[in-house]
Amino acid sequence: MSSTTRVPQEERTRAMRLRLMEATVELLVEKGFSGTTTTLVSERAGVSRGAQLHHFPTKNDLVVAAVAHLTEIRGSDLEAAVSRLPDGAGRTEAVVQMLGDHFASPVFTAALELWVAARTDAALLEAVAPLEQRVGRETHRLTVELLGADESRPGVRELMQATLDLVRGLGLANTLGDDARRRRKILKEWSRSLDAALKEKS
Amino acid sequence: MSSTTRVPQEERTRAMRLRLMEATVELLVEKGFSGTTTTLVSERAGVSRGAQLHHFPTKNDLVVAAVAHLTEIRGSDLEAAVSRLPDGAGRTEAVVQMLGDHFASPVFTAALELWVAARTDAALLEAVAPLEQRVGRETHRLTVELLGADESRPGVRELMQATLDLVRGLGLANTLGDDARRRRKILKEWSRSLDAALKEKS
DNA sequence: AAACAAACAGTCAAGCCTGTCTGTAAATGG
DNA sequence: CCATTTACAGACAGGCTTGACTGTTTGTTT
Repeated sequence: MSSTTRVPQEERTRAMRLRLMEATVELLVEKGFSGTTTTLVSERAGVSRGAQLHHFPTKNDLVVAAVAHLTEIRGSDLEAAVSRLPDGAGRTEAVVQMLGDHFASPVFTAALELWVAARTDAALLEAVAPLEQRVGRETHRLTVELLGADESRPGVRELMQATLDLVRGLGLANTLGDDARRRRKILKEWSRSLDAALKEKS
Repeated sequence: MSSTTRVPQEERTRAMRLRLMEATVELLVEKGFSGTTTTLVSERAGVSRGAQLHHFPTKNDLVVAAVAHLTEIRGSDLEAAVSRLPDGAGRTEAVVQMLGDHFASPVFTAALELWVAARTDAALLEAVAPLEQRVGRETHRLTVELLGADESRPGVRELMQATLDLVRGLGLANTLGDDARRRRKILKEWSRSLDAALKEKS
């Protein structure tokens, strides 16, 4: 039946699904959402069209699964970066720069493609919105924690949001040829203002 | 020949091109870039496909023209908003909020669709990039002017860029269901920090 | 070992999009 | 008023994408 345990098949299934999702993410970054055709995905993944359709009946299924996969990558990426964060004086800037780097990664680019596509695709939006909301909240929580900010003080929450919206904006600019140096300098200056504002409010 | 003066034809041409470009912008907002098909544009504009192809041989021609048209709208939009700006105490916040509103308008949404599409479309990028660069510089210049900031002081330039990248980020969030209240509060708080930082540096 | 289910392979048709092409109407210039 | 150019109309073909469909292999269960 289907309720009993199975092993090797599940393994194969997982591997195949993973390959398909990774190929999807790659293509999202390289060719954009509409350029990510199911045919290209199966070719890139080295999977027959039949197998692909077996695991992901429609393109939306595939893309949504890829998004979910993406959010996992995002999570572990961030965790890894967090562990390398220094304490003390330069803490704020280190945190902000880390966020900046994160939102300048291919992961963000792929997610951006999805957001923009989802804006005008109801079915996709339905799948992406809750996911992205969760990730957004989690990122916010993490930022507050890393900065040791006290959101019960008025204005602090808005500064956290501003920081995240800023890195989002920088991430967007980054997809269109902006360089890392510019980002660094902007975030450095931002960190100073943020530090000053937080200190004043504490 | 063609160097002599003509009137009614030129007028008709201008009107037809305008209708096509406006329909294109509308569809960009409603259906996204790939959803903006040439067929839909001609239908929306009430123009035959033949006429459309006569004025804009390819989809890229059409879209690029629409972008150019868009930047003009952006320009006059901003000018109009600037004239309504107050002086004195709340100046900084008024300027920042104005920028925030501007980057939350449909105009930004349409431009976003183009940026994202251009990222993976070399031909489009070639046409869009210089245009957007110009507009970006102009917006930067305007912001500096409106805020009366002195960019010769270290860090001030970065604060200006940060402000613009922040509103870009907020604009992006806005396309995915973010509300205006959140934006207002965030920008209000940032205005304070910005004011403090600018004062400190003067 | 046999029956059954899942995984995989590849072809096919339907639909859509883009740009070309041929043809018609209107307007300008001599 | 006629010739030429520009504006406009609509059919058409080529290419591509998606998802359905049929058939084959591999694994699982009894």
